[in-house]
Amino acid sequence: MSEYNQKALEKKWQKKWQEMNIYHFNFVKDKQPYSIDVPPRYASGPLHAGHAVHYTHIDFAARYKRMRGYNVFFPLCFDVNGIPIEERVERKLNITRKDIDRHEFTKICSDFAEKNIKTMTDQFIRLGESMDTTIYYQTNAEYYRRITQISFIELYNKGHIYKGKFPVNWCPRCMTAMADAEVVYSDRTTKLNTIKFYFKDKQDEQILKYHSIGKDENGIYIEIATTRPEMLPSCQIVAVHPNDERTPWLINQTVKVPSTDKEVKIVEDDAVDPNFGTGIVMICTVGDKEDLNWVFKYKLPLEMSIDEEGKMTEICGKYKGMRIKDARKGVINDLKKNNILIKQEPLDQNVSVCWRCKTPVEYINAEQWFLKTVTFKKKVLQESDAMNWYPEFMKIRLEDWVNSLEWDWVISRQRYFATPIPLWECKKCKEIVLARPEDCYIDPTFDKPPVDNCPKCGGPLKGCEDVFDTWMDSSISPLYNTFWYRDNEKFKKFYPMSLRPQAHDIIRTWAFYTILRCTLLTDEKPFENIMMGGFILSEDGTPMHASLGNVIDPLEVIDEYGTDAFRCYAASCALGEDNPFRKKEIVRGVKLLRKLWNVQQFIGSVVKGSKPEKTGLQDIDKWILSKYSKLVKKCTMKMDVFDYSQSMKEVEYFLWHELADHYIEMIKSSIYEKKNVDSIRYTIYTVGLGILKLFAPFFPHITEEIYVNIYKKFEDDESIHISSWPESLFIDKKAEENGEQVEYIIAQVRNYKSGQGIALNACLPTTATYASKEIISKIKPSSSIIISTLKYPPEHKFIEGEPAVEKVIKNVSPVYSKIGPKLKKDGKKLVEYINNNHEEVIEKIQRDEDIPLSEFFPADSAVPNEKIVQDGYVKIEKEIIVKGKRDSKIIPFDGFYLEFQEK
RNA sequence: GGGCUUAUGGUCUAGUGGUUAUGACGUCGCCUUCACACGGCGGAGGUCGCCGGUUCAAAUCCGGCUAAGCCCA
Repeated sequence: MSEYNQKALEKKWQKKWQEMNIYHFNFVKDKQPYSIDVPPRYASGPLHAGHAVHYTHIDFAARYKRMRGYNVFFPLCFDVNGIPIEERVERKLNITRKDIDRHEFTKICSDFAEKNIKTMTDQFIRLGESMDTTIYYQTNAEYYRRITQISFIELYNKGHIYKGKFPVNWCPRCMTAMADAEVVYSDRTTKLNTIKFYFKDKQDEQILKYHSIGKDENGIYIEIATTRPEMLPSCQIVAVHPNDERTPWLINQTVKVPSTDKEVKIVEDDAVDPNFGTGIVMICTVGDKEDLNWVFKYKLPLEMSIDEEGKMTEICGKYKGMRIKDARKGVINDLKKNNILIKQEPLDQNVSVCWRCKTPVEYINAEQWFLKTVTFKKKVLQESDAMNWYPEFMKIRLEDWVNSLEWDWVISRQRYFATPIPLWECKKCKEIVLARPEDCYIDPTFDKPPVDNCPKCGGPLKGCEDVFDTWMDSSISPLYNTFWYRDNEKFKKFYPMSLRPQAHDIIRTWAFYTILRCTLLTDEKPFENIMMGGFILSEDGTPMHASLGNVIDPLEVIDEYGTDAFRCYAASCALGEDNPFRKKEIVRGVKLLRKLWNVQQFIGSVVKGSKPEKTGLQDIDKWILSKYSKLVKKCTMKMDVFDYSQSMKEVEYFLWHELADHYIEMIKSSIYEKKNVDSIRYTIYTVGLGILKLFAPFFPHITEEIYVNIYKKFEDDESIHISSWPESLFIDKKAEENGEQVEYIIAQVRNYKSGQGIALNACLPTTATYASKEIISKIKPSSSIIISTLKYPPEHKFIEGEPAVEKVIKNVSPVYSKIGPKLKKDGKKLVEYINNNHEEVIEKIQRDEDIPLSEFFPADSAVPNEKIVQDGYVKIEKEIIVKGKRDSKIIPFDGFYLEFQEK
C-alpha cells in the first residue's frame, strides 16, 4: 500500500512529461487539429493566481481535446512589447527613456522581459500546464514583429490606414498618445471656480431675478463654474439645460470670455447637468470627453490650449509656455485681481489619468496613425455572430462596444519598446514610403529605406519614430499561429483557429481588435469558439492588484497544498463569472484527491494480477456501470461547453457518494469471501479507470501516478493524458432501479445500526425482510450482497407481503404538482378543503373511502372524473403500529420491515 | 450616467415555473469499520438581497430598487 505523497509525485511527473514529449503538436499528422489561440502572457511580471486559473482553464480544454483524439495546438507564448515594461524599467533604473540611447533602452526592456519570461515558463510547468514549448513565440521577436509589420503594410495597401490630426488622449508626462484602454479614473479633490462671463449686449434687469446671474459696475454677467480656469482661452461655447428656467433668456445670447474678451454664444443642450455648479457650463476644446462630444456636435474649431508637453499654447497669451498647474494659479490670481472670480469651493472629482503615472490625461491634437474601425462595425458584428461564445452573454458586451464606437483606432505610440512602424516620410513633401514586406522585420530609425530619396520630390527620407500600440502585435496572434504569409498550405489547414480563450476585461481590446484585423486581412473569422474567463478576486472579494497588495502567488499555494489541489480550485470557478479566491476550495481539493487516491488503492488491490475480462454481471454491477455511463455522458457534454465546475462536481459526487459510499461498501464482503469476484473486478476496473480519465484534465499528476501504478500494465497508452476519453457503455434503467432499491435498503439499515450504536460490521440478528412483491423482485438477485454487507445471519429470508402490523394514517397533504396543472384555478378550493377539514379527510381515507373530485366542486364543473387518493392528488403518510407476533419484533423501514427473533 | 454579470444557512455553492431548496466548509452528537478518522452516520442552521407584478403555483419569468465585479461614459 503506497502513501499519497503529493508533492514528490507532482515534481516527478512535471519532469517526466517534459522528457516524454507527450504534448507535442504534430504538423504532419492527419489527425484533426484543435488549435488554441493562447493569450500571450504579458511579460511585465510573474503570474498571479488569477492568471494561473485562466491558463489552467485553457489547459483543461487542451487536455480534454487531446483525450478526445485531437492533435492539440497549445503554444507557449508571451506578449513582450509596450508601455508597462518601459515603465517598470524606467522606475527600476530611475530614468526616463529619453535619458539614454533608444536602442540601449529597448535592450534593457528586452532583458527585463526575458527574466519574467523565464520565471513564468517555470510557473507554467509547476501549474501542470501542457503547453508545447516547441511552438513558442514572443511578440517582440523579429519573426513576430515582422508579421505585425507586414499586416500593417497590407492594411495600408488596402486603404484602411490613414494619418490624421485628431484629438487624442495624451499623457503630458509620458509624452504619448494613449488608447482609451490606457486611461483610468481616479478620485481627487479639486477646486470649483465660479467665474463671471459678462453679456456682450445690454440686458433687461429682470433677468437678475434668476440665480447665478448678477450685476456689478461692469455690467450684467452669468456665473460659470469650472475646474479648468486655465482653459478659458479655448472656450468655444456656453451651454445650459433646455428645461432650465433661465434658458429662454440666455439662449442665443453672446457672452465674453474673461481675460481674452472672446465672444461666445450660449446654446441649450441635454447633456448639461442643471444641478452641477451654476447649471451653466463653458465648453472648451478640449477639456474632457464630454467637451469632445460637443466639439463634434457643434462643429467647433479645434483650438487647443495645451500642447503635447503639457504646456499652454499660443492662444493663451501671457500664459503661453507655462505648465498647466502654474497657468491655473496665474489665471486664478488675475481673475481675483479683476474681481471676476466669485468663489472657490472644494470639489470631489473623478478625473481621467494615465494608468501608469497617474498624471491627468489631456486631449491634444496630434498627428497619429489610425486604423479604420468605425467603417467595419458591421463586418465585426457579423463575424462575432458566426462564432460560438461561452458564455453567450459575453457576445453582448462586444456588440455594445462595437455599436458605441465613434472613433477609429489610434495605432501609433510615441514610445520605444514596441514594433516600429515600417515606413519613412519625406522631410520635404511628407510623402510616405512603405517598407517592402520582404525587408521586414525592419527598424526605420536604424535601417535604410527601400529607396534613397523621396520618389515624388527627391527630398530626404526620415524613418518613422513612432511605434505600434501593443494590441497591434497581440491582435494578430491567430495569423501568426496559423502561418499567415509564411506558409500558405499550413495557413489553409489551420485557419481559423478552434478556440480563443481570454478574460472578459479585454473584450473590447484583444477580442475586438483580433476579429477586426484578422477579418480585414483574411475575410474570415479568426476562431470558431471563444471562451471567456471571469475575474479572480482576492479572498475578501476585491480585485487582485499589485497596488492593493492582495495578490495571491500561485506558487505559494502550490507549495502548501500541491498543484492538483490548486487546479481543483480553478475547476470550481464557473466560466465567465467573477470568483473570489477560496482557500476552502483548495482544502476541498486536497480531500478529494486523497479520497480518489484511497479508492484507487482499493481498486488496485482488487484488480492486481490480470486484466479483468467482461463476464456475466450482477445487478449491482449493472447498476453502477449504468450510472457510470450516465456520468460519462454528462461530463462529456459539460466539457464540450467548457463547463468545468459542473463536470468536476459530477465526477466528484459519483466517486464519493456512489462508488465509495455504496458500491464499494456493497462488494467488500464479496471480495473478502471471494464470491462473484470476476464481475466485480471487471466492473470496478472499468469504472475506476473511467473516472480516473474524467478527472485527468483537472488533476494531471495524481491521475497519471495512479494510472501508471494500477492500470498501465493492462492498457496500451504510455500516459493517461494521451489515452482516449471514456465512453458510455450502456444505460440499463431496470438495473439502476434495482440497484437503487438495494442501495436504499442498505443505507437505511446502516443508519439504523448507526443510530442504535451498533458497529456497522457487527452482526444484525434479523431473520427476515418483508416487502412488497415489487421490491422483493428488485432486491432478491442481490440478496447475498445485502446479507453480507449488513451482516445478517446467512439464513435471513426475503418474504413478499407484509407482516402483521397495523397502519394508521398520520397525515394527508395536497400534491401541488398534480393539483395545479390539472385543476388550475380550482386547485385552491381542493387545497383549502383538505387543510381545513384535515381530520375528516384522514378518517374517510382510513376507512378506505376514496373521495371523488366531484365532491369538492359543483356538479356542472368540468373536473376530471378522478379520486383524490387513487389518482394522486394527495400524499398520505402512514405510521406503523406494531402488532407483532408474540415471539418476534418487527421494525418498520421505508418500504420494508425487518423481523427479529425474540430471545 | 450606460451595457453586461452576480446576490441562496456563519462562509462558499447547486438549482431555467411545481410547494420538504443541493452540496461543501465550519459547527454539534454518535461510531475505531479489514481503501480512507484527512473516514462514516446523523442533527442544528435558510422569510433564496429588497419592493412590486405575471401565474393555480416564483429562488426561478417581468419591472423597479440596493450592493458588488468588469467594461465604457
